[in-house]
Amino acid sequence: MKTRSHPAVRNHDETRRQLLEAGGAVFAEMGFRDATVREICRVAKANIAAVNYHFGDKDSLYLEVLRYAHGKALEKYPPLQGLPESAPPEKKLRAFIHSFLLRIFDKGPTSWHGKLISREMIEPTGALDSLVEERIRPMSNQLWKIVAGILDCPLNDRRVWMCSFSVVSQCVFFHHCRPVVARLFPKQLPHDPASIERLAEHITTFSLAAMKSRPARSATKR
Amino acid sequence: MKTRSHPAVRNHDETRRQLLEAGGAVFAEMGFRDATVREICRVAKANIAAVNYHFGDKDSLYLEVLRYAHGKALEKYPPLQGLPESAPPEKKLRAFIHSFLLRIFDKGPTSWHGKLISREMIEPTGALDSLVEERIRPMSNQLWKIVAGILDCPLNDRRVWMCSFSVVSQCVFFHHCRPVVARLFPKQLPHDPASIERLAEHITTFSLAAMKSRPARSATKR
DNA sequence: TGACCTGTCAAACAAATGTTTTAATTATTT
DNA sequence: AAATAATTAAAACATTTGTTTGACAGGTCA
Repeated sequence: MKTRSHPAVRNHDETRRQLLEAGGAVFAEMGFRDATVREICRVAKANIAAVNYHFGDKDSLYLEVLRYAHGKALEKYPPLQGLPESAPPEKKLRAFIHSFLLRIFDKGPTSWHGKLISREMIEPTGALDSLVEERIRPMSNQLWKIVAGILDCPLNDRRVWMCSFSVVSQCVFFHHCRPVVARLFPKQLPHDPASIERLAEHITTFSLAAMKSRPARSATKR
Repeated sequence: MKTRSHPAVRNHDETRRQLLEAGGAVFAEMGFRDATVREICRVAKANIAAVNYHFGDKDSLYLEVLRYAHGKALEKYPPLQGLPESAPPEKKLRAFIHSFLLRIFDKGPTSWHGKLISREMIEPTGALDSLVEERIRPMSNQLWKIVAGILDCPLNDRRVWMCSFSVVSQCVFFHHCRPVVARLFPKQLPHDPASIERLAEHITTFSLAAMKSRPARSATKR
């Protein structure tokens, strides 16, 4: 089996990649503490010592998994996907909300990306800092512009911040409260594209109605 | 035997209470898995065997801590803030939202109530099942009635579920996203009663405006 | 008082788990 | 082809941690 490039290196990278995939799945499902390297290696079909050999220790593997997941999610859902600059802000808002939900409810190999970030919220590691600056702040700015366009007021108006938060909070709700919602109303959890779109439609109309009512300007600016 | 308020029994209850308090603090700070029985007993100034003696095992202690915390928080901030049953639903909604936020942002000995529940969302333990049924579902039903009153439609209308979720999602947002919000907009995090009340006012008016606009009835009922 | 219950304590136990070690296998180079 | 480096594999190691055990102290009640 003479491979033209570097078989040893190829195996090295392949095992590494499988450990990243398995780590993502197991960390997302079990949490950092409950995820065992034995389980990760079992899923990755690798030896128990593989994690330490390739990543040093469990913590380093976790950091690498976060970067890996972040990269894959960005690749699948680029931040500016399907948002034409010339579109009216109402349409942009609908697209923003819908794509947000699609990311959250995404099935498949990138589905653990959201769960990993959720865990970072509760127990922030150093990775959250760069994650906020690189991924979350750009999206936040994007939403601010849309909301300011709908409210027809300057970006630094307090209502922009307030209403943006109201929109985002509805989007991330199922992100964080899925276990509770699943127990309270099992049938209400969106599961297919149609129900996700219905949910996006509700959040959009709910938020648009609230913003169109032009709430009184708060006393203090930000 | 006939245990009234004799020293032995008093010690029993006292140790038990201290274990609950210590458990709340340690579980909230470290999470269920990372919190060790040894640490809890150290904080409670009790012996290592105390947890097993008084609660059976670590899981049972955790469940009791959750009940204890939620009970204390509800006792301190009742959902309707003493509003009479006859009050208009708009006033009830405002009280519901405000007390919800007060519970979340509460400082002091009951402050870990919020963190505990946040962790349950991300990393559900067996305790979540009973917590949902005993504590959360009643509050959910309460909100449903309020929302149904505002929408002026039957309880099983799909819009009741949808709008209730929109309200709750705004309330729990800072619960879960605090680390991100703290990095994105450090100055926007509510910190005193005045800013909490302003936030409650925004959520209330935002949601009322959305609901008063009477969104079109969805095709399917629940 | 003396049997008896209850709660506390220190020590030990047993299981899980991250990590290391050492040998075997595979690939690359000379 | 032989030597060397790289990767994998199996077992052992060391630590943590929930739990149990058995002794002991304090109080109760016959």
